[in-house]
Amino acid sequence: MTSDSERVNSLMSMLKRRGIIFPAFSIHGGIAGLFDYGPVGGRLLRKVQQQWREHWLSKGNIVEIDSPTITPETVLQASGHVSAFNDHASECNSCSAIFRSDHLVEEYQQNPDSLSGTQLDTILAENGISCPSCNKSDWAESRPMNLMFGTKIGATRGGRQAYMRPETAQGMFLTFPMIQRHFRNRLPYGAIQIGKGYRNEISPRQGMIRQREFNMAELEYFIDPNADASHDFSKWNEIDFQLIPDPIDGEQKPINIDIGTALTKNIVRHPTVAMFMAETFDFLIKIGADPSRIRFRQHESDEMAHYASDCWDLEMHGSYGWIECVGIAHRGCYDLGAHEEATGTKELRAWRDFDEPIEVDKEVVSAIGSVVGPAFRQQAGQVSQALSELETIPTAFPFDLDLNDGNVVSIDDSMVEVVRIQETIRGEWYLPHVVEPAFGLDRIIWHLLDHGYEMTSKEGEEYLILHLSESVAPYEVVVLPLFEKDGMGKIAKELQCKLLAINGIGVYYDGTRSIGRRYARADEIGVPWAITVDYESMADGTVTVRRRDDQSQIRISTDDLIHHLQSGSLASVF
RNA sequence: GCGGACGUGGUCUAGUGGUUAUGACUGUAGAUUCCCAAUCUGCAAACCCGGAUUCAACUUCCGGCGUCCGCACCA
Repeated sequence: MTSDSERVNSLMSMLKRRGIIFPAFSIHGGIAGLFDYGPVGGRLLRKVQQQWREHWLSKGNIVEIDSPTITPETVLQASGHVSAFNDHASECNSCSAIFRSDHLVEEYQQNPDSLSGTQLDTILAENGISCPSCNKSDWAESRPMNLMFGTKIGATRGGRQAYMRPETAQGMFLTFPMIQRHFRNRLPYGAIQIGKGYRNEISPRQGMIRQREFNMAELEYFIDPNADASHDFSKWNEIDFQLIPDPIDGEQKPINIDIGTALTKNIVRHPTVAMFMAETFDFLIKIGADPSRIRFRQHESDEMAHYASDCWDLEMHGSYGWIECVGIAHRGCYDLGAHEEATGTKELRAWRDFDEPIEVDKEVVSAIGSVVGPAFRQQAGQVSQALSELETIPTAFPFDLDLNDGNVVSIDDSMVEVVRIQETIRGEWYLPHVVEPAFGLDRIIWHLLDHGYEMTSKEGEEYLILHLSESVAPYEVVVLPLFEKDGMGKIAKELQCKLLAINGIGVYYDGTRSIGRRYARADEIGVPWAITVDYESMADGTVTVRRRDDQSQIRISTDDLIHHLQSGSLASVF
């Protein structure tokens, strides 16, 4: 039995040795939290991205966009990231422990997030808050710790403050008007984006799990909160998901339950969230994750971002324990609302028709601009506003009108007229709600590697096999000449070219060293199929096909081989 | 960021104030009709970076960077 840390070390060595993943900039000393995907790993990443993309685009009402990673500060102020990612830290002068300042003062202060550094220091001092670690009360000046990478837009002095995006999601919110036009204003619809996100972690640990620059894939699915959101869950009736619900009272206990029932019992609180949990599960199975090592954990109320009404983490189990790999959050109308408020735009709303049009026939008081204007000058706007908000038509003049700013003005009958309004209101503009599944691709890839990595032995020697699903394996096929002579090498290379012509198939050629060694190399990077050209091939055009997972072999004609690779049915010949 | 351990070919490692710096695996050129890391003969490939001490530093000291563990931070 190998321990988790031995397993991690062995896997990491293999990943470096075989050009899958390695620490970036290593010849310059390396930078923690940054990684390269190598010649083999790059293909793996692309294939996972492509599977993810196709999984969602095949739903029919989801489109893909691509946004800049450099993001102006105002955007991230609106989204809340500037304050959320600008936490202050206080260091204890006595024992050097560091804590988040807002956590320290939260008993004494309502909204510690919004405080400045000096305000936090004052509260710490005035209340004599003591260090949780050593109990002394001797704090150094709090320091901001911004988890976003800052930059400036503009090559010369000045320039506009900007950050590398901490998530791709803002791109979907900001392009919402374009997405809405594309779908002819009919919700629900969604947009996906695959790209890099950046977080300037204080201390990245655990290899690929916490990086400073990482591959994200996010989906924003826009829905009408008033519309029926029910989904058909019958497809998942037979699958029990492992759920760890929010502990209303005390302990969090895992339960196994199918997703439809979980929704009926209100464990999962929204049908669209449930639907995305199930779809996310399907995606991970499709790319080869071990279903028994996937679970969903619901955020506790105090852990949940303030705008989210239900939030589930999908966790995958591996050598680092249970790790969050996907977050599925119901974000309400928080994001669109925040950008609307910051910019005043009206473009972030969707239209919904009422079931029954509302007939309006009423009398209202309306200011006569040519009189009110000269009479009240700069107050005129407020006067008009207050008049239009009157609930009853005044009968006697002059009367006193309360303005919103507290002032009172006198209105006489020359200033107003009573207008009869007759109109039909057919619907309204509203802020769509959004459900967001957010995937950390590097974490998922790590777990595919971890789940698929088999350390076994062959004739007393260690033998490594990477059981990757064919849907993500970096290379589908390797072509091997039994020997590189008597024309076998030439035939094998010709076969490689033929196979490469098949859409979506990656094929490499390996002609060095013994055949067993070449099988071993292919097993180690997870190539599902090894094709060997031997003497018989030269005589009758057949080749042997070896299956990675059980090392069994069959012989078929190259025409059959090509046919099966085209239709993805090679497994059926075994 | 704090404390501890560590840093030698692609990978894993041995070791020393003066060495031609171990060994294994991998890779590679060739031999062997060779289907599961066989064997044989060659070849290539390393002391994290900077400073100090010293006639001489891969080795000692200091600083940096990185890795791992614990705390904290983060998800």
